Amino acid sequence: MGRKSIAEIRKEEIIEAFFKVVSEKGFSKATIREIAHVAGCNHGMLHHYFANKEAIIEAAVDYVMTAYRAELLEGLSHHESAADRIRFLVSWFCDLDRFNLEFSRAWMEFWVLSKTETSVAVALQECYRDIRNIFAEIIRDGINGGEFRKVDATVTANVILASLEGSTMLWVVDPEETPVEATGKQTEEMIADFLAKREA
Amino acid sequence: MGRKSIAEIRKEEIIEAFFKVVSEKGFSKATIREIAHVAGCNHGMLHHYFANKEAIIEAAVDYVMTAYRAELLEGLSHHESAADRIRFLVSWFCDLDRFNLEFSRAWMEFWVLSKTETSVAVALQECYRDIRNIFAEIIRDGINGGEFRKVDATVTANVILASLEGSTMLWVVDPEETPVEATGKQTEEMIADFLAKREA
Amino acid sequence: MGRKSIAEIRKEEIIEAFFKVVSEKGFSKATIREIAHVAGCNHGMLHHYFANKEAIIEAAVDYVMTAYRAELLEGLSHHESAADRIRFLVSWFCDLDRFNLEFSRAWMEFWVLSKTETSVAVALQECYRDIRNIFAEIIRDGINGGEFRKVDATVTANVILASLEGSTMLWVVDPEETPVEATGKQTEEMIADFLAKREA
Amino acid sequence: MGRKSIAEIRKEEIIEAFFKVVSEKGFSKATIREIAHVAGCNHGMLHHYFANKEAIIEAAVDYVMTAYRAELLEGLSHHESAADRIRFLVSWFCDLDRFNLEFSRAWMEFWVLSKTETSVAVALQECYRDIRNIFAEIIRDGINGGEFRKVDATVTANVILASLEGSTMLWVVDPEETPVEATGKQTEEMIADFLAKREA
DNA sequence: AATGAATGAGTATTCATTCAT
DNA sequence: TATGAATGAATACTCATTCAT
Repeated sequence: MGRKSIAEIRKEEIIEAFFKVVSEKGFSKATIREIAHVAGCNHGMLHHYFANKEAIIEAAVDYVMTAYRAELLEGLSHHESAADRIRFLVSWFCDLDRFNLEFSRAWMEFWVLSKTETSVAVALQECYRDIRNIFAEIIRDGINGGEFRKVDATVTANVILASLEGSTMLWVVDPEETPVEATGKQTEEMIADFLAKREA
Repeated sequence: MGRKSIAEIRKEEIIEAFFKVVSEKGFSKATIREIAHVAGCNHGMLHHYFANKEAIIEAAVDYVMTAYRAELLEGLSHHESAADRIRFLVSWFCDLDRFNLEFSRAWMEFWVLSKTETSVAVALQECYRDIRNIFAEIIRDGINGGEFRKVDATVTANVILASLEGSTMLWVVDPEETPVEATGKQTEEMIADFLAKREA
Repeated sequence: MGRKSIAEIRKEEIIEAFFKVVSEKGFSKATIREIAHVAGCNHGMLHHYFANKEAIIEAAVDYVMTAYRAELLEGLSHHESAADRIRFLVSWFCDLDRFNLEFSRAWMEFWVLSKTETSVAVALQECYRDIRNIFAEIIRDGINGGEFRKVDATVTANVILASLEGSTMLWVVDPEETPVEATGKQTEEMIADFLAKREA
Repeated sequence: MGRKSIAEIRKEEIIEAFFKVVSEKGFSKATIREIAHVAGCNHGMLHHYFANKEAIIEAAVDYVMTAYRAELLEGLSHHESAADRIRFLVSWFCDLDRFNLEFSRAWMEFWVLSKTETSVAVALQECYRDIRNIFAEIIRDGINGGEFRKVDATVTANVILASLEGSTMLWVVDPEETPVEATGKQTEEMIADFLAKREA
């Protein structure tokens, strides 16, 4: 049975509340009482389910990163060729709807949080390494399959990831000014160009 | 220009102390007392020069962004052709030494701070618009001068800025894992490729 | 006598757990949850058997003092002459093994507790009066039987009790520094001397 | 100049307030806010002068023990012969006025506190060792001077200390029931008897 | 009988800010 | 100017107690 216990439900509610507060008001405003309020429960409850604030942070970061990675892999599974997969990746990162705004805001908070919370730093680094590896593997596949020219897979993966994360971040800072669709398209084009085989 | 008043000197010292504390320990640790301590003065003094903490933040953000922009423009003034200028921009952003690590850390704190402090948000947006415009102007020059192919200058400026800011950020999050020099070179190459005129 | 009910058994388990926690970690650490954990039951159960924490304290203090008194009387029953009985008392108090360390620690906690919990204060006073009376009776017997010289029985009982309780306490505070066996022997000697008939 | 700074005055006030609260209501009631209230200042002030509660405890324990020792030594300086000095010690310990009741209550709290606060444990042990040594020295002087019979000075010091501390403690627990003057006199007599030279 | 979810009062500590000297 | 004493709001965390299941 997939029935969740009350404890599991509550924990998820709390994590989601934490995530919501962080993305809407920033981590500095994410007090235990505010999280509890948003989760619709008493602040004492939070300490019933999580030993301390750090534990909530860890659980939330874990929750988000797992979801992030899972969604990415799920999307990739629908694409075959290396070029298709790269194109999907770019469009996925650049598909910046309201949900992603919330998500990205919280993500940025985690960057900063990683300076003081080692567990966040570790999770973030692992997550990026993971994504980098996924990117690099696709690039290697593309090179081996003759779709891409011979580039350094790891470095190129990093360059692509940087472009995408940078796009997201600029958009978060100033959604109005950033022509998100055009930027996405052009980033896709730039990356495709860079990877494409060139005439001798 | 006249001599700086003592008050101005003190203000600058305080701003620099603020910046130092933020970059080293994060904004959450940047208490009035800590800033005063680093600035070598009494915490009561801070309120003599700045009405409240928010005023310090505003001044510091303003100070940093002005310096950032000035340094960028100064560097650009030594380069003539559009291609050279773009190349300089990329190398300038990717010249990630110890100073830049500190700088970038503080910069990331400002991103996050912009969620709660409107003044920071405004300053950050203005700063990015400014840089985007500088980039776009160079691109337009390059197009007009026949160095670059005809791309949308604004969008491309954004794409380039995103690549560069993304690189910096990934490096800050995990300096060890990010092959910073290789990434810089390849980013430069990718952007140059993208802007270069193509054979018909 | 009939069998003990389950409720009585549970109550005793809880009391013993309370006593154990107090002697090992101190009263300040004796939370309801900790007591329940040591007693091997749910903390909600404690409130099923005891109305509140105060009730547990009262019951525990009562339990301990009853046991203390019973053991003392049992030991005394094996001795006949007043001098023997006094000697037994001293050795009993000074037989400071590991169990007594635990016991004495908890006892000291009760002293302190008696300041805030009237019931503990009353129990402690009753207990000491009881012991004082036992001592005084023996002394009176000794005087009447010609074993001891004519001293004020009540005052002397108090002096002896003070010596013994003081010894215990010093030993609890600094077990390493207190030469417990020698101290016990010498205390015994001092008291015996004091009570002994003197040559005219 | 013996002028005390405001900081020193405040610190002393706080320590005295702490001591007062502990002796009147027990350590468990000695909250930062209560101490501040008794000291007549804001609770934030306490953290201005003492880093944390532990620091207050340490300072208070140190303060009390230093005063205790100083008063003891001062009193001893007015007495010459070993027998006189011992007599003074006993009378000093047994001079149980209102001040001593407060003092002794707090002292008992420290015993219990020493289980959880290492610094208190250390201070208490050092204090007792100190007093024991003072006692032992007097006894040794008495033996050498031919006033006392040859006893083990250390052990006897411990026995005497135990008698005195035990008397105090019983009096604290039940001031009404303990005939304090008579007990003191008899304790003095018992100890004098024990130390006195005996006829061969 | 037994569990653990839920509540709310209480505790140490931090920190921006004010103000007397 | 400059110092640091003083204030009070805010914050994470603890714990006895209640109550639904």
